[in-house]
Amino acid sequence: MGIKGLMKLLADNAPNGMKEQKFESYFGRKIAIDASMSIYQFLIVVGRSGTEMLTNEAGETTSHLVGMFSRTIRLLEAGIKPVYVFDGKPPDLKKQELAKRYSRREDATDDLAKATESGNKEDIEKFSKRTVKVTSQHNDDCKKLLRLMGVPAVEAPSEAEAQCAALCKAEKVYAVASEDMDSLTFGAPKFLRHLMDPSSKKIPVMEFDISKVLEGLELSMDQFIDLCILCGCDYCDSIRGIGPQTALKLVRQHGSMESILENINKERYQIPDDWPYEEARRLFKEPLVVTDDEQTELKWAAPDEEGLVNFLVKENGFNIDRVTKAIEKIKTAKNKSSQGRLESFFKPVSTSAPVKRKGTKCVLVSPSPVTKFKTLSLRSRPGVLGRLIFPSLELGSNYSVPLSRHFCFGI
DNA sequence: AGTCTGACTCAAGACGTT
DNA sequence: TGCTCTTGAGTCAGACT
DNA sequence: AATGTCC
Repeated sequence: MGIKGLMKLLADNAPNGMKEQKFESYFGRKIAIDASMSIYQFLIVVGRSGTEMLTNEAGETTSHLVGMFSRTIRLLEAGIKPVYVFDGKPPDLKKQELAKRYSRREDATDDLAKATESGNKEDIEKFSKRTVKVTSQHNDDCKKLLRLMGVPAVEAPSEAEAQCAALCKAEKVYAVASEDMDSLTFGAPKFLRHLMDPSSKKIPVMEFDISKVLEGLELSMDQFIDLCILCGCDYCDSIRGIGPQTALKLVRQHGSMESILENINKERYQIPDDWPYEEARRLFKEPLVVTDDEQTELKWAAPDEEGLVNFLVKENGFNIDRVTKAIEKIKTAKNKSSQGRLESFFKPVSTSAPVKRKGTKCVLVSPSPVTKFKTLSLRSRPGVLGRLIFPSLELGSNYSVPLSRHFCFGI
């Protein structure tokens, strides 16, 4: 469920923390993506009609493979280097929420059975969507596909969104792409929405910058986390009568959850018994993630052509011509990507300068320092010789060029 | 009158061809 | 041990200020 | 821009 109403709250109260961007402006960028959510969407929408899905000869669903294959190619062709992050075990606090989803799915399964019996086509269509579930088989299939395509995958120990944010904080990726607003609560420095929307929809990519969001809200990160808990998150109930607006007012007024709880009218607002807001806060602030370089080293390798043909064509019934054409796309995309990246060093402004928007703000008078170098990534990584840091003209961001063979920059 | 919550609903891909 | 794992957006009624 | 197909 993410954070209830956070999107609208930010649009109204921190508009400077978000800006529209063109899809093309992410050329050469590494982007972290929550794999489970992508798979779920593919299962719901790709080739599904009623209870029919795309399948291989054995009758196993292949919708997730079709979707992930074409989307990943689309990203690579745009010069984007995706890394998919898979879910681990959900935290205990999320179990109530998951139980709700489980029972909803059971209800939908019953409804679907009834609809099937009476032959109501519309109901079959509606309820079959709600019974969709991502299994470990789907996840394993996609991990295998990505490995064969030469695209990295990361196993999160717990929440994928938290791991995505950690990769971004560690500057292993430029941004996290998701439709889930939790990414911001987990502290992802840069967060993209609508990255995957087709250009035909005319929805621009929306880029959020967490530091500017906090500036706009006039809150610290800790206060922002308390705000999100009050709005309503997956980890604990919200307080009846408090929505986004009141939550923001309360946090601004009192400064912290403790102070709010001391000062609000307990008659008017009933605090649930055993309300685990402290643990929820801890899950957002210090989530279980992997940070060591062994497990988060990201490599984009050449595709395994023979492996792809075996897996997709022989095992899953894909059309061989499509697959071989797709492999060619991957290879040429990688060549373009490695060339274009260097050229783009000298004109990064053209794609990201905020030319649009009421021209009240000028980049040149930005209060924040333009050169914000971070050299943390230099320390003790085996096999890395060094790393050049180039400032870009963009605010607060930089490019980094690894000198190690360990990193394949889009060969 | 206007603000806000909360319960409810829906919708969710990508490509080539016409 | 069993079992698991995605969401926002819009609308509207009704309670509150 | 709508439409059918992908497996």
